[in-house]
Amino acid sequence: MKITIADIAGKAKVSRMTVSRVLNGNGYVAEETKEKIKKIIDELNFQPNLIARSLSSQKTKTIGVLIPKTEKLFLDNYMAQVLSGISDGAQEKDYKIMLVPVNLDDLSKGLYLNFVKSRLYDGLILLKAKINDPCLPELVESGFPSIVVNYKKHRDNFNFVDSENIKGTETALEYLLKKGHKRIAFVAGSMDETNARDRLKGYKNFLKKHRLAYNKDYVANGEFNQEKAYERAGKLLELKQKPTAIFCSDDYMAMGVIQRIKESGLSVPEEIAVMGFDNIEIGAFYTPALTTVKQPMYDIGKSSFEALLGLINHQKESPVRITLQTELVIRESA
Amino acid sequence: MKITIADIAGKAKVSRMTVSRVLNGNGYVAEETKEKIKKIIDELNFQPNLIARSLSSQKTKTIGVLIPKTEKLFLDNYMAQVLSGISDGAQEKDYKIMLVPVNLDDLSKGLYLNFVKSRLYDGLILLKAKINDPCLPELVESGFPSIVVNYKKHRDNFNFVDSENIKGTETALEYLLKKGHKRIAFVAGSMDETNARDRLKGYKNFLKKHRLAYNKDYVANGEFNQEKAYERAGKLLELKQKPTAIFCSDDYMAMGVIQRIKESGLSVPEEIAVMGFDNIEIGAFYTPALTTVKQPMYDIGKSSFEALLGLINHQKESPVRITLQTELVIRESA
DNA sequence: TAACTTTATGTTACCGGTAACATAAATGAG
DNA sequence: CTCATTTATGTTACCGGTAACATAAAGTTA
Repeated sequence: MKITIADIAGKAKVSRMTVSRVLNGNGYVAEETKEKIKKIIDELNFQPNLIARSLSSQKTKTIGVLIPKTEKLFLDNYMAQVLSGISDGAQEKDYKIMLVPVNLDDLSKGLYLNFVKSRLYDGLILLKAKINDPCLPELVESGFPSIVVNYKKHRDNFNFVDSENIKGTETALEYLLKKGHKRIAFVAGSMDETNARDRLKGYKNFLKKHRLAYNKDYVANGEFNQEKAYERAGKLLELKQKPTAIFCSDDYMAMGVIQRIKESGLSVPEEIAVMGFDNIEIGAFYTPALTTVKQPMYDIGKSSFEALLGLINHQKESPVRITLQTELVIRESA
Repeated sequence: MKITIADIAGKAKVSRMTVSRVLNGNGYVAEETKEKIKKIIDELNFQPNLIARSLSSQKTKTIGVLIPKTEKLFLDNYMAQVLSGISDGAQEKDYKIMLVPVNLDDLSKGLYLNFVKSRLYDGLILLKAKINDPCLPELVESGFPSIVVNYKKHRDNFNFVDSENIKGTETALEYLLKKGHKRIAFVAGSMDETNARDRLKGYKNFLKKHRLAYNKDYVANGEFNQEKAYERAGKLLELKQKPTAIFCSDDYMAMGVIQRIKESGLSVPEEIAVMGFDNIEIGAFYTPALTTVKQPMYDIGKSSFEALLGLINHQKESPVRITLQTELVIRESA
């Protein structure tokens, strides 16, 4: 029932090695022999055992994608798009991807190295890594091919793919300024992610550049979380001097903020303009349609895979540092 | 650098087999020996090579999830929720999942069997399978553990997990009827998926049961696609006798339909009520919030994994046929 | 105390490929 | 024609585990 390379070799009266060469298309094989072997392979519907191949060749043609295990795993459109990019990139190069949910609560040291030692993966892509992730430095030091997505750290030899968070935020805020907004509030993301910090930095840069005062009441700390943003918006609306625009560190937050504003009877964008970041899919369908900063999430995913492949094949060297451009998407909410 | 079971065995002065027993927690090992070995494993940070283990044990502890390769891969909330369920189920039982995008255009016979022969997976879960998928029957015949999600076929030995599409649709339509709607249009999904057919069947059952006439103008054929539904809605609105309610075969379609109605200047639900199916996440945030039939997508995913595991462990027998309940979710759109 | 069962450990072979090296025939260069 | 090179194929060992069977000591039962 189970057909192996030995069966093919037997029928073709050659050694297993010759069959292996035909399968992999390398080494010398006479045209005639090759045809004969191929024909037998077809007849018997032979398919090589990839586990055996991996053990022998020490390559699995599989990459692991580490994802923090939260409830929203795939439900987060950012994640979904990045994953789509990774998946497409992988498929083009005949790589398989394995999703590895990681419980952030037990990031015991050595966890990522254990994934390396399992030998299941030729490389790792890390999504939503935290700034102080204790497992990250040792992974990087080990030299195992890895890419951190949406992460920026120029110290250390971190390989990352990120987008222009700072510049993107600045551009967005300047758009608001041009529309006449001077009282712009900022709803921040989780400060344990570099992109949240960078967006906040963009806000601060913007204020400085345009000589606007930093008003701490206008900065809502938060998480990348719609409900939290909804609450934060409530506080902003209680201020005597309400902001005329609210910039949110991601689109989900923008949706939460808009909902809160609507519920308080104010209109968006007439009374308060709202912007987000990411350009998630539903932003276009939301009411009002979100004005936002588009982050090329799909491309981020695809570039990540390609960079990783470069590292795996030794065509690229650490540190790989890729930054993709953002783009202003103007719709209704601001 | 690379530590193997032999290194551990050497240090502990036992055979490799004894170490293997400790690792797997089976067979007899003296407590004292076990402690000694565990200590050495910890000291050396040993992690077994799972590829080697798989080859030897003929089990990979990995399942393949076959997903039609469309642009919306992860962006579809239905998919996202089902995958979350599968992923959680798998993680609980220490199984890994591999996403296998399948190009529907080259479903050459034998494709799924090739996945089986690759020996990478202990079982397969198929998402969004088409009714006439040529690879499905041979997979089922092979006896390889597999589950088809949201698929219902009582002939053949298909193992499936589905929800009550017919009954769910009937219940939804009866709700509309109770609200006074008699002219109810139906926007159908793709007829090459069993659940789309079942929902249409639910519509027909409903009409028959309540002695309402089947009006073919009120049935829009379609696909599970927001844009297509938008177009279909346009046609329904052109009818002299407009429907007072539109039931859509999924929530994305409902969103498309609502958008079209809004654009024509009519209001939802006052002038036309709209219902969807699935209960995707954004339905609650949409304006108007969607009234819909909740399909337990997460649970469908989780049950699928659990059923598959049952087949893998020979605790369950084919055919596995699981049908989960739906639930009416009443919000604003109807 | 013999016979049986349980506990503890080891031996051997195998899972199904490929890397690395070996061999030999065919081809080409000088 | 000889020697080097290219082409074609084979041999051996190994990747790193586990299954299945073997062995022997310790505990138990009659």
